[in-house]
Amino acid sequence: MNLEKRVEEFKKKARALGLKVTPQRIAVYRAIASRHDHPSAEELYEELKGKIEGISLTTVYRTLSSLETVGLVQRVPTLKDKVRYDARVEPHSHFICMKCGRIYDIDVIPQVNRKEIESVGEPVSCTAICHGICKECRSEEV
Amino acid sequence: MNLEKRVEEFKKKARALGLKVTPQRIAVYRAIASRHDHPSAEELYEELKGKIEGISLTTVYRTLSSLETVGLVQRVPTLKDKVRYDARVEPHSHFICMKCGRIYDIDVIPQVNRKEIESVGEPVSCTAICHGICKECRSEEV
DNA sequence: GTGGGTGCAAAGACTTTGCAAGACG
DNA sequence: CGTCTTGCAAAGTCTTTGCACCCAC
Repeated sequence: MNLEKRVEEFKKKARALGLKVTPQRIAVYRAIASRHDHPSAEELYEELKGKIEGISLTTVYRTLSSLETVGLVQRVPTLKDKVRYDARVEPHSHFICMKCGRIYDIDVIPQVNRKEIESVGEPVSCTAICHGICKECRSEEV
Repeated sequence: MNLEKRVEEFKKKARALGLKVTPQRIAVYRAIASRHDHPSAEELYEELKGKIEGISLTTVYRTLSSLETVGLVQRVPTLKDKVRYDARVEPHSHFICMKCGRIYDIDVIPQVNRKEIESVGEPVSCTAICHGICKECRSEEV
């Protein structure tokens, strides 16, 4: 789906969920939805501060937190101590490059042995994380 | 394998890898290896500070970092901004309880569509994260 | 209009670092 | 004994919060 359509849908859903649709929230959502690299709050702020007047790092943090609460964005599981976000909220998985740290989406839902999980609890969703070397880094290694 | 055997093996490996085997490092490793809840540095420190004289939070952080570098412990992927560690370094997956936040080990390696991953890069390892409600929380819900 | 949203600055949580003293090999 | 490790305190990084002002509904 193209970006502007997703932004329009975002406005509708946000309003329906009781969130006010402010220019800052639109900007944050558009920024995160247009990227596939799962940016942190800081990175989104860096991208926006030139383009959008009246945006602060605090607002980016608060917007991400609000959107996460209502399920319009998701956190990405990582090993690092910085929180990263993803505007794709439907099930999918991630590939983390061990060299450059970039995180890629992969359209995969892991198949796991149900019995093993149920010995621990009742699963709601499963996602995979693959570590490896991405194509870009591989080609630089020549 | 029982705990003391793992600790002995740890000493051997650590020495072989060029790390000095200090009482603090042994204590940190024993603590993390004896638990299955993937503690953070702070939690390990809380456990140790009563029992071990001469242990500081700084040392716990530095120990975890050193052990991670040589592959004797691993970070656990999480959505939160606190780093958690695991003394199980062979491939396995995790179950995160959406209610209490506890993280459980599950002996599963996800089966994923290889083709989909290879469009992004060359995978080295894959792990799954399942979110759900653990048995303990489920039984409290009555 | 009003309740939620925003910016700023300050505080809070988690982690790393500099330095002098100490201990493993 | 030399080098790596430790503890303390201070600094650094990432994130949240208090408060006064503002704007979407």
